[in-house]
Amino acid sequence: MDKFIKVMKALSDPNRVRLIKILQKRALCVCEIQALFEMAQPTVSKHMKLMEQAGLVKGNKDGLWVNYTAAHGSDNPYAASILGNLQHWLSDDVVFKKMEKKLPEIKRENICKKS
Amino acid sequence: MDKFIKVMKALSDPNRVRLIKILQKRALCVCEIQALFEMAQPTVSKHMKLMEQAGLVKGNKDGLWVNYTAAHGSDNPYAASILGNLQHWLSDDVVFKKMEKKLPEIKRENICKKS
DNA sequence: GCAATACATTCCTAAAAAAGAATATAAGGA
DNA sequence: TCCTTATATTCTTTTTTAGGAATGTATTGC
Repeated sequence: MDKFIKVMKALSDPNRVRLIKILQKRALCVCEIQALFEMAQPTVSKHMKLMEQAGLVKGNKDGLWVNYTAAHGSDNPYAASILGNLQHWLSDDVVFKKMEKKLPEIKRENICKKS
Repeated sequence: MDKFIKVMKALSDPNRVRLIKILQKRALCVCEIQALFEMAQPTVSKHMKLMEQAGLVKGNKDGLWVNYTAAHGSDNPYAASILGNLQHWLSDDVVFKKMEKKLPEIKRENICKKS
């Protein structure tokens, strides 16, 4: 039950849902997410932690950066199922589509100093 | 997006999840739910309202009673999908199994005065 | 070792959610 | 009509969640 509830809580916020759908398209580091979603850095980090604990995303450390990607759900079957559905669900959400459009402009080199 | 979020929020509480699974077995009125879950009556009513608005349950008025049942999800596709999964998901949850066991004892005649 | 940088954590404040007592509503029976 | 009963709603308090400033940690380059 706990694993299921974790997934539901993680998906109770529109920004987190959109973030997952973006990460299903392309991996992003924290500062790229910060730029795309216009959120403070600690806010992003906390969202990521919550979603990682729910098995929805996975962070891969690469030097100073942490690249987050949508998880494949091997450690949480409920996350796995919903992640599959989210590949097609909500793709017509207006805010998501705007972000999707903006995504090509989001480049680490233009955001971080050390790149 | 709003419909999706409503479903996720409704399913962010273990008792509500268990309640849906119970209602997939058998329809219950508010006072029966109150007895099974040992919650105050207004608490039950509010849970039901929240879930009904998410398209997860449906209340059918019958005189003084309102019989709640799991919805078929025609007005919320996300609810429909998760309701399908919940038919087999979480069936081994200990608390749910206890309630399932207690379910035959839950009879309106033993709870309500006007029956 | 030291400075710079990307990210995480802590701490505090504001907003949202949850629970129940009290009250309101609606339906049935005398 | 009036009383009883099942459910809904309001109101208040407590708990949880969300956001960001400040701070801590870890890695890279000098």
